[in-house]
Amino acid sequence: MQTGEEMGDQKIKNMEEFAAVSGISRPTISKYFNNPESVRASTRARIEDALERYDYRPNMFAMNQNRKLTKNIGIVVPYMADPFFAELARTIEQCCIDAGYRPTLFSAHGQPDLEVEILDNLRSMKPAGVLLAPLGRASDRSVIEKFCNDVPTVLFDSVLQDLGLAFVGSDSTQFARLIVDYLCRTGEPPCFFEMKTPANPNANRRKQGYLDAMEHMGFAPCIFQAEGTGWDFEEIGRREGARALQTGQFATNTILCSNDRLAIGFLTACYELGLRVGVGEGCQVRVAGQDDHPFARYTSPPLTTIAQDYNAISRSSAAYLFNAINGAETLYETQLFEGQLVMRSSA
Amino acid sequence: MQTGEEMGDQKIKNMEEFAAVSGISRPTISKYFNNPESVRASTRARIEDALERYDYRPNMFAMNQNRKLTKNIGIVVPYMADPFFAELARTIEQCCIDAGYRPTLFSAHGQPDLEVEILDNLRSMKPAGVLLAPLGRASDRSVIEKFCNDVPTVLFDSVLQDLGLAFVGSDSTQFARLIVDYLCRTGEPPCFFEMKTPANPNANRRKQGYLDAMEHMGFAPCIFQAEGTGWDFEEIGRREGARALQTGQFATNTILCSNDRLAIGFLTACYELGLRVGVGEGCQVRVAGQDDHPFARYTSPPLTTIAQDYNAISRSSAAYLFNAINGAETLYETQLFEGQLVMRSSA
DNA sequence: TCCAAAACTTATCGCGCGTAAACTTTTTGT
DNA sequence: ACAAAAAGTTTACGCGCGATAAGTTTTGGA
Repeated sequence: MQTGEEMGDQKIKNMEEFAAVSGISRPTISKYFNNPESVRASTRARIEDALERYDYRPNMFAMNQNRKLTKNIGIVVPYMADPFFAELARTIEQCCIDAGYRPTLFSAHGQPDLEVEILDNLRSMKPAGVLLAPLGRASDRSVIEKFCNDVPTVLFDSVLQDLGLAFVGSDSTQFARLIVDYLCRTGEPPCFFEMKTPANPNANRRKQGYLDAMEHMGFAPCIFQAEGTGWDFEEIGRREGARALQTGQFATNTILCSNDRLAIGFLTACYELGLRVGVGEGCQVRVAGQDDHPFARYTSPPLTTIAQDYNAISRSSAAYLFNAINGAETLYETQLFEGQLVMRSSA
Repeated sequence: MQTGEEMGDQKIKNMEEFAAVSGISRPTISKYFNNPESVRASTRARIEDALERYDYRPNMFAMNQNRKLTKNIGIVVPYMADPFFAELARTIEQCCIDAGYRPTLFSAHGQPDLEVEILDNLRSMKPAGVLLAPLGRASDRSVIEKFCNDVPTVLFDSVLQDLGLAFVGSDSTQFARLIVDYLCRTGEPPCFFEMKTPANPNANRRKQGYLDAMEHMGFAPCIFQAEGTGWDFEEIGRREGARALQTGQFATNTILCSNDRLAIGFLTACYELGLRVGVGEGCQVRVAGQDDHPFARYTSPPLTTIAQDYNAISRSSAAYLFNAINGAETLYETQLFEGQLVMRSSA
């Protein structure tokens, strides 16, 4: 006898039928699926009992059609092929599930028009809320602004000033101060390696943090700006890093990269030019990054960097959105988490 | 005058109203949205004209409720934080959009129970089809089998024998032959570094390919199996790589890793043990991987590997699914693409 | 024990669109 | 120019569930 899980094996096609076999009225069943806590414990038990015997699931489309507010939540990241965002998305996704929501993942793949299209599609999903890490400078601000007016949206990672309910990210200024301070204390003061036209607005704050920290330490800053656009940061770091090294653009032996992905490319450039990176004897260059990218631990040498607080950012932005959804009237808020120095052997 | 895009600015709330303002009957409008090609060109023009003036979008939920077949397509990968899968997913996503479908992305994040839940949720989405890269050994075969019986599903990357409409992946045996042949011709024959209990069934074929190739070349094989489970391959490669190196498990100076992520960790182990990797003078170890992981280009030294044909796998699996959806009665088919040797400086 | 509040039931409507049938108009090919 | 084919129109129904109102039962506190 392999004809199914249990006795009651006739297919339940709708809530009406499920109400019949479970001995509860349809409106109560409906209430249960909307929020299991909203029905009496004994009723809940009876429903869940029937649920095990008959495995019925309400029709998603019919369910959301008339609901003013769905349980859908959109998670949008600018570039999923960056494990940093994949990891962030994973954590947020889990937060949503734990809170009883249905998250859906989107990636703009670095393309502004795709970001616009995603928001467009998201609209028709009637989401209860959206957690959005925008592309940054490339984003179409007016589109996002309109979207934020229609849908409760919390921005994370990359800020678009005054858009959305809140912004949750890292304290880029503190990041730069922390790593600059460390580098200065342990060797030559760092030069700064960044993109000339960075995708992410955090980059500007990181540069400013670098400048401030250097001034505070009493050193002259030295910045090299890499040419190139797009999201292929490693390649830009490698190509432009090589160019900078070959043309002697760095005043000291220490290079602080604006982010880990640039640093990863920069390390490749160093290798290809035969420069030994690290702090041990025989090493010619020190390299540091920012973010604690998932792969930073596995470069050669492992990359010294400032760790973003993935968990805090994920949880905080999700929590903020849930609060707003549940009616908490809150003012626009910016929440920045501090980074932590991760000392490895590259600097 | 900043009150909107055009004259006709009253909000269109449903297809009825849009039919009115566009001067076309509702059933025809419905047909148009189902498939724009299905209406006369002149009618299409009138609809699209009205579409620009009034920006109406049909209600997604009402739309899919009664449709026998939606335009939804599910894309499921085992581990999104692996850029390899992120890249694969991105390409497939684009294929779906280009073909007029609505793809939705899911990641099992390495967790079998999540994979089951995803398939469960996917069901209620009434997808026209699903492109599934299963977890592999950790997958619940019976669950996936049931799912495949209900929903047109094409498996990719990781095969579950005879499940789904088709399997599209890489020719793991050819991969191993290619790289073993190269390594033998250019230096000492390779030892094989793999996981004892690999997540991905391709791993077994890669090992077999290694054994066959070694026998064919007339060399004695040497295999080290790393302990550890899960999807944190880099860490396993680093930890177990170090253990293997320290206890002298390798008969030659050349190590072929079962995949690039293991190799990336292995390179870190080599660095931490002070072993120089590469082919130049002074190098003590050669290391090679398989997959051409997006980061393989940026390790130090850059990793010699066998490149998977991302584009071919994506396009082919998507194309196969579309064919099946459109009614082509096809037999189960396995399509394997060959890899290409990517020579970099690690071996 | 009794009564009000809370929870459930019954009945009914509507959401926005897919779909089908029967009829009318436009487009083809010769 | 004419008939057949193709496309569009009218009308009508149903999908599965959310939501509400009015009536009935259960619960819990004094």
